[in-house]
Amino acid sequence: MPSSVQNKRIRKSPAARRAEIVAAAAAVALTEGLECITLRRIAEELGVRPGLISHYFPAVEDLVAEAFGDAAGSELDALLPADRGDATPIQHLARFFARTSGEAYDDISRLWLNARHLSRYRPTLRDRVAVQEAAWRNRFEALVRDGVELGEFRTADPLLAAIQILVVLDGLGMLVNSVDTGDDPPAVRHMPVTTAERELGLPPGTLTTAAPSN
Amino acid sequence: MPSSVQNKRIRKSPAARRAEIVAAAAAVALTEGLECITLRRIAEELGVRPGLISHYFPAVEDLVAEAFGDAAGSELDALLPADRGDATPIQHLARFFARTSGEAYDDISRLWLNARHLSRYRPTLRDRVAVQEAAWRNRFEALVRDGVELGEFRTADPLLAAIQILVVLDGLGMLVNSVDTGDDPPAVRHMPVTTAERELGLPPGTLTTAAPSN
DNA sequence: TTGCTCATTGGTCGCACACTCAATAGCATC
DNA sequence: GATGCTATTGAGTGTGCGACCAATGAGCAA
Repeated sequence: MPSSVQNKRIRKSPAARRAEIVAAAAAVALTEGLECITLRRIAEELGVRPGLISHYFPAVEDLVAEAFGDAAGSELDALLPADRGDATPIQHLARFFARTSGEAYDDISRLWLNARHLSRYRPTLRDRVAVQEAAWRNRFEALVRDGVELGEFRTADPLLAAIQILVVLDGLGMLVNSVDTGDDPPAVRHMPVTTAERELGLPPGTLTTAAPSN
Repeated sequence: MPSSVQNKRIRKSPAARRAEIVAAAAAVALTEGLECITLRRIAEELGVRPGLISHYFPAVEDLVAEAFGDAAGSELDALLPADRGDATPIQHLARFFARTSGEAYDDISRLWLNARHLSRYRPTLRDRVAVQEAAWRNRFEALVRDGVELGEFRTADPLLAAIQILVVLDGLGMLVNSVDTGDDPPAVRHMPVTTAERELGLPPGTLTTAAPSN
């Protein structure tokens, strides 16, 4: 009787195998943390030998950076689609905050917290964090700019407004591993929304009541 | 000729040795990070054998938590002295922001970032972080409360205002390990001050121009 | 001076990690 | 069906970690 683990070799194209490895590493990064991305851990995840991971990523640090970039990039696309359909900027922003306020976003908060700390020791990851940070800020800025042009938002500096909102979001994200998660008063949990409404010249409540259709 | 390392035993009282160990660990935590607190590293720092550290801290995790508590507690005392002399709350707050805005505060930002991430895996540290977080919030709240009673500040909820300011400070602290540290626009770097002036009903500029005497 | 206590040492164990490389075998191609 | 390329394995190296413990000796008390 064959055991559940693969003892037969499965040979894949380098591109496919590499993508598979990055995907597995990204999943581990999201659920367990970037420091859990080890040769053994990822190899076990895919049913291959650790040496194979080394073959595709001679330095583990590169895989860690790649995994972070993959996870953060995917989340950004889900959060702020590059191609916004016909929904208004206000609706998109409301959707953004609905998602970032939910418990499902905790994994993303943990990932950013994780990556920002680990950047201290890993230059490759640090660079990748900078890339993703710029991507998030620019995507957010584009949304704000559209809103301004449509007359929905009012701000002199869309990028500055975007950064300020994201900084507040990061500040809350710092608390994600605390023992008393969720114990903070509602006013604290709503800080990102409050900040957005203030910086974008929106009446209070605009971003929490306007539920988008999609 | 005696080498520079101690080969002669020096026997100290448990209390003194323990304090020495915690101090060394706190120093390492501030300069290199909490994950650099290892038996070997701290022992070398003190010129003793690793076994001795184990003797005082059978589980390294306890030393890590203790080191964080020591470092964060000391910094809080320096930042917001429990016993404020005759300086006004505004002066103390201005001093607080002057210090937290300086580059010297980066190590503290790194420490909090480090601790908040590591809390994910280390329950003992998580508890200690919660204790320090409460201490920082309460100390800040006390300052705000005093300011309100003296008519300098205006807020309905001193603790809420304190938390909001600290959250923004944390948000900026997240960026401490970024490649482009300091590249952000002034308006971003001044977010904590701006937040404080807004939440405490102060005219803009109050906290950056009022230089305290001490 | 003697004896005792316990702070301190020195050595060891097991584990997990990244990284290396010659040998092997899947699979496309002819 | 044979051949060649290379993806994949298996086995190994060296490092650093926490934890453990019997032996030692510093310094105090009698």
